[in-house]
Amino acid sequence: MATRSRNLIQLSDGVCCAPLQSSPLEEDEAAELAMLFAALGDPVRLRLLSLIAAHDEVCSCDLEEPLGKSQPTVSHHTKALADAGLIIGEKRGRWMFWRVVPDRLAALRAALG
Amino acid sequence: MATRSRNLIQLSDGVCCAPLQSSPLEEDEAAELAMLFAALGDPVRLRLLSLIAAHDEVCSCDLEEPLGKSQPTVSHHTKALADAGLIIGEKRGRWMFWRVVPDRLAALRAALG
DNA sequence: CGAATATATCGACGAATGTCAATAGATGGA
DNA sequence: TCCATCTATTGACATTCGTCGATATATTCG
Repeated sequence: MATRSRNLIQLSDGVCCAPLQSSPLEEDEAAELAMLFAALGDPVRLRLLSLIAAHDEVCSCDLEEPLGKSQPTVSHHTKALADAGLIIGEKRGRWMFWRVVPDRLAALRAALG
Repeated sequence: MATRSRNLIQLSDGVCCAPLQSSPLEEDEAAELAMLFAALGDPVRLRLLSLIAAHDEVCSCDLEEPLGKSQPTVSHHTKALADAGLIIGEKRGRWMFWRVVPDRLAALRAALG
């Protein structure tokens, strides 16, 4: 019943996707969604995301130790999640503080049905 | 407020994960979840999944053409999704019919918050 | 049985990915 | 200004991944 033009899930740049069940994804919609799921498809990034989500705001400097990864690796993963729009960073002084973007997680949830 | 022992999301083999926001993921929980998200992190697999989800049941033979991929590639992706428990297959005669596993999608949705 | 068809597996290939050491860039304090 | 510190980038490496042709396996039909 839901047509392609109803219950659309808003993703970053451009309109994207009804829930998976309602109709087959177009190629560009699938590419957009896949990029987001791929960002969650790594255990280090998932733990990183949950560390940020558990608090309101987390500094990059407080992520290396709980993740057990080097500073460049942490930076690599925060960049990946930020590129996906799942977290957003704010630089204050020498420190980089990260927050989750709840709408983005909600959009993924919606895409799953 | 939610402790680790409440609102747990049941994944395949073993207990797994409260929602991302409630507490940082353990390594094994993150590995389990990441495997699932990685399965969704490919545009071909997402389109494949949405093709199956849009109908009740889809034969492998009806996937090659809409996906524009070779038969081995389609088989590769159905196997990946099946290994992740997101679809389940039933062989009838020469044909393999695939259905989505709604609980599995619901579990992922729950893990996102 | 033998031919035809649907699916799975194998092998190979290029591309993408996760990791870290080394280095560069930015910021604040002495 | 100079140094210490936090973050980002670069380069290199091994590993994984997506893809397809070729082949193997399974099943139905004559």
